[in-house]
Amino acid sequence: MEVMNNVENVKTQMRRGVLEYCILSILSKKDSYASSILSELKDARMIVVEGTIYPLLIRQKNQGLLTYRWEESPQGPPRKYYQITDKGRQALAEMDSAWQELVETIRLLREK
Amino acid sequence: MEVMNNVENVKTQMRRGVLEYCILSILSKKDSYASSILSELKDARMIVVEGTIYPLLIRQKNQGLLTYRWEESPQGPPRKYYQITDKGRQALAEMDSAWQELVETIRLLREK
DNA sequence: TTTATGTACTTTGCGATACAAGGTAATAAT
DNA sequence: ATTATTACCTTGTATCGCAAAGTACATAAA
Repeated sequence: MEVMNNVENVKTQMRRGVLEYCILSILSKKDSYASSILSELKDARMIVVEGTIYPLLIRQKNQGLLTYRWEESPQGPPRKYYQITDKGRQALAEMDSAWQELVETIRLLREK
Repeated sequence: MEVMNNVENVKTQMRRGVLEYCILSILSKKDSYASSILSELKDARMIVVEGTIYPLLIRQKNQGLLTYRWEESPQGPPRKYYQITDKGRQALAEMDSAWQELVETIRLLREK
């Protein structure tokens, strides 16, 4: 214990809470595959690693929020392209509400 | 499995990420004890339960973010009043930044 | 006095999940 | 053949929220 700095830990947990939300958001714009989603999240400073994202995509697929298809890659092994489903879009809409509610809650807690 | 609805699960995880932040925020305004903090969070629609908050307060105390003292209650058993430390206030400031950064990240991810 | 009620703190067991680390496999370049 | 790159997957570990049950104190009711 005490290996991880507390604030880093809290940051990790904050990210954790919105990871599924972010992935659905990315896939709502265009189909994509794990490595690409990973890069996009890294660019947005949402630090995630492979061991996190692969199981997460599989879970979301199992929940019916996503489907996938294999596609040849211009170079390298084939890619597993994920596509958001109607159920996924519905879930995304609910997450939008949940997120906004949380942001508002924190705003109130922090200001007064 | 499949006991919990997915969106509920995501809400839970979103809350999880900010719980420590909320508690430090509440204690930054005035000293308080677990049951009272619990009510305050419930009023703010941050659903938390005893089994979550007690260990969390103990963890924060062990990290030096809080101290505590016992105080008699007007009625009922004595209360364990927690007080935020300088280190706690510093952590809170860092969490403010982390939170705002996250809010901005999500805003960008969701809009474009 | 005994019992019930309300308040408050604590602990145990379980399930979920992020991460580190390592593994598998396909393609292209050397 | 070997190496590098890209891509996907799995295992072990630690953390942590929650449900549930337990302990303890004070006061009110039976």
